[in-house]
Amino acid sequence: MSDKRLQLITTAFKLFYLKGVHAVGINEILAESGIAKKTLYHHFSGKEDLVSAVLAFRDQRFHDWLESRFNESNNGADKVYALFDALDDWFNDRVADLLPFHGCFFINVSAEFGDPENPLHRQCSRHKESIRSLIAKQVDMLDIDSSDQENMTDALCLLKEGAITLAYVQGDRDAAVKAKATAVMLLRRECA
Amino acid sequence: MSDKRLQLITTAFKLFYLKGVHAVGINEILAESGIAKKTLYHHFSGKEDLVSAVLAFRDQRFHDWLESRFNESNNGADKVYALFDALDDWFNDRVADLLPFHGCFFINVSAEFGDPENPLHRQCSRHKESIRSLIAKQVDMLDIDSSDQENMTDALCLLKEGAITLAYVQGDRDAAVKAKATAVMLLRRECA
DNA sequence: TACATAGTAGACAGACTGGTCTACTCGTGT
DNA sequence: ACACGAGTAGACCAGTCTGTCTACTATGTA
Repeated sequence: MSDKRLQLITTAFKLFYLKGVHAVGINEILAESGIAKKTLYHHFSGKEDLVSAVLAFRDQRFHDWLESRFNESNNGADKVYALFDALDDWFNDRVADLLPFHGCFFINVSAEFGDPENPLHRQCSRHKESIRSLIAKQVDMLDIDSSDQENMTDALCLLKEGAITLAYVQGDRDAAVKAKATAVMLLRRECA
Repeated sequence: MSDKRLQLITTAFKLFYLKGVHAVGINEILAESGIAKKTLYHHFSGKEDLVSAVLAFRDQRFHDWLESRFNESNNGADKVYALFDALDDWFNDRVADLLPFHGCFFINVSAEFGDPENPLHRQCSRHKESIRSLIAKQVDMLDIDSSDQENMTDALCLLKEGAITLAYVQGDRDAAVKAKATAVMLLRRECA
């Protein structure tokens, strides 16, 4: 990947994440990155193409980060708790790679491109699906009925999304702790 | 409230909810409603003022709807299930008052006005707080330890927000059913 | 040497933005 | 009889938006 291309993506992400896609113009990204307009249109066919590249970039970053957090954790229920501990670090700005917490970029972009058929909206949906798969892998390793595994994954995803929303809209930095407490109750029930 | 003023608010809401605030210009709202620009600026000091009025309008509509759903339901655990049954109706477009489901308007607006200090963002936060209070009232009536009531309210709010996000970003129309299943497990635990 | 590639700087086009303004109409209350 | 508030229609302003274009530079490779 070209140096300039990457620089455009990271700068665009920073601004989009902070202010929203529609609120940030091409020119602002160019001014901030110090890159010429022609170069941008050399690498991307238009703004939408750039947004798509930014989504792909963030998708990878986020996925890699969460996967590494799972890999670092002990087997068993700790794999599940690792999810909420990771979220807690994210919400409280202890993860440099993800930039200061400003909600979930994919939820935010979905809100701006509301039509479910919109390619950008669909890209956000695929990201959520890929994170769900990652969580499902951890649940598969738990000692619970395989018929309950699907339900457990659903519950964890619901708690995760709920925590992100509470943390962002209401500014509740303890949202991950609360979600973890609920997950603990669910797991105790399953393993009892 | 003036006739024209209300008409502007409902038209603006319809467009904002469908396409996002930034994606809809003043002129589009005027064309759609057939109202003159001067009239808009007679009733509102600017676009932001209109957005604020639209938020207040939706806040009331949503609150009243949910409250009536709670009032219609039986006492006890049914009060809690009523929340998820209501969400299920909303997600599947069985609530004419709320317009076809397009996510939570307040989450969407928060995403567009990301700065937590922004007055519109704060207004969204207050809406979530008011809905939480409504839910807390139902939880207070449950037969569980008062020390656990706070936690139960937190859990229900997490599941609610998670369901809305899943339903919107991923288009999962069964999100409310999944959230309800999780809530059932939590309640059984508490009342066991 | 010759040429393609990736880059800079920035003028420019055309459409659209929120918002102001003038000139006018109509109905109501005093 | 008349003033006033609410409304219409739409021209207009200054600024911003995405995207195109010209003219030029540096670099690496055949």
